[in-house]
Amino acid sequence: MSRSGALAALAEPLSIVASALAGETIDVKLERPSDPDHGDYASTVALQLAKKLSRPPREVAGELATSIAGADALATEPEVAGPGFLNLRVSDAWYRDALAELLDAAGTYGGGSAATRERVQVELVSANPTGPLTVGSGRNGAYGDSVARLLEFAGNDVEREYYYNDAGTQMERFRASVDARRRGEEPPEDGYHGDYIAELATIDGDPIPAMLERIEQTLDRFRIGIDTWARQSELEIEIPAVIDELDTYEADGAVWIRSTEFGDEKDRVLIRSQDRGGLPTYEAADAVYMRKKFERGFDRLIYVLGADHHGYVPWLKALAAACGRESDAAEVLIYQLVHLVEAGEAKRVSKRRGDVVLLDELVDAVGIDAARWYLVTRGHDQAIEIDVELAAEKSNKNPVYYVQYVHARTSGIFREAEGAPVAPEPYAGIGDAERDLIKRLVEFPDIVAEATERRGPHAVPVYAVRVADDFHRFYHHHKVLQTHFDTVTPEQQRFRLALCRATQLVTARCLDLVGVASPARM
RNA sequence: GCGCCCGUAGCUCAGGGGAUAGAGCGUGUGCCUCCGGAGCACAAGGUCGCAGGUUCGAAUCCUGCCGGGCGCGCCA
Repeated sequence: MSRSGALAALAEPLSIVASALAGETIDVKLERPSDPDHGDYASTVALQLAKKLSRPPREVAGELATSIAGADALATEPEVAGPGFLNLRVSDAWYRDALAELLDAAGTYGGGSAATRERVQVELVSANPTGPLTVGSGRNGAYGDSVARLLEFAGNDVEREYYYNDAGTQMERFRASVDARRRGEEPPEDGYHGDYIAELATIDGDPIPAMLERIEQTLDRFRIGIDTWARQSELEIEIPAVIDELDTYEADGAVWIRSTEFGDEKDRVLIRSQDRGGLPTYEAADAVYMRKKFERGFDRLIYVLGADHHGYVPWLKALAAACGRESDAAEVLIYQLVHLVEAGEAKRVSKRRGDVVLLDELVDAVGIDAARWYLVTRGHDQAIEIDVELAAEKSNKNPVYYVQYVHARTSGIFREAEGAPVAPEPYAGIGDAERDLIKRLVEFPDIVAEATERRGPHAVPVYAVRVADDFHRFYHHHKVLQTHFDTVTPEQQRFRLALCRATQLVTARCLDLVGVASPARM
């Protein structure tokens, strides 16, 4: 949808001709061949069309080639290769236009890809305040916040919310554990035993607000800004009224919601039977909560949950349907769990026992930038094993610094350049490293659009590393600034400064999308 | 038993129908009279878990199996 103008300009004529041939709309995608002999860009559309048209693919490719031959953006005639690939070689004019487009868009380059601007709520972390945030919550936050940043960049109106339980069994156990400590006793067997319990025992009053304050500090430090906080106790008041409006029935003394009618895999209990206490379940609070979220005007509700909650997905989807919305209005993002290892051995963790690795400990060990990078760079459906000692040891080799270095280096060049002119006009005979860098940079809009659509922010740092590769190669091969012993022409300097500026813009945006700083110096 | 996720280089991971499967770390070899060497160039290293299927074309889609992670409470 929001393809970069430069790439779209190349692909569009092909799309038109291909669509005419096929009798249906075909959106031609261009790819970058790994072998430079295959041109700057290639399309496989002829191979795909050949069967439908019952014609040899090379013949179809030839027809497509003829139809776009002579375009300004092309340096040579399109070539038909292999079984029916169509290979394109782009002109200097194309590079100029591509670079100019990027520089003009500046900080908005690649943004605004949302087809319609939605009000989106991302509910993330939502760890109950019975202890400090763990690295598992850190993954939730790093993933959820990056998705939120992508959605914002695409043009949506995004709110981050943290939901917590401030009433219920776990909370009472937590309070009882702190109280026990205050009396100088050991917390109960089923209570909480971490060191932080002893710390909380030294302050008076309800320990939950103090715990929440600590959680918020950790999140701030981790560059996650929570817009709103939701408490379960506030929702519980409205449970009876909401239940009246839902499709429920009584069985075995409990009140059930007929969620299977809305696609759930089983009906769920909303009010426990008397012999189990007769109190509402967590699901009852969910029902109230989701209804209120929709009332607040959100078009889309995103839930970020660990893989241990994946059985919850059909429930939330069904609940959206029960609220009279599309089930897709509730979107559940599942990330695989973070496993802790210690000296190669899997470690059994329990929050209650207190033997966990805290997010603060990870950040202390490797720094914020490396921690966020590390937690977001692997795909969310990949389980992470983390050994904090090893992570600390390896942190100075984290690729995040390689990418940040690009930003620092370009910043340094502009400090040195002292306002020298910048222009996207290629000088005669530009180098391959310069062309490759531009080709890399113009991929950015497609990369972010796809990362946004797929809720896969890890594509952004992966791409940023490729940008860094291409930039460092360019930098190594070409001097940017004219100095007393370098022969850089004014045309070369202007153009290369434009490349530096474009690289700096794209790199800064990539880093920001994953919550990592863009340093001017390192 | 049923469901979701994963299996790609020694290690950690990208790759979601295209040409010769990539990166970082680790290993080996070169490069600082040079705008920042946190860099560059090069090398070694692969039955993409196994077996079928779909396709002109499969690491990628489908089926089965093997191995690993996580679920399947009137817990929260």
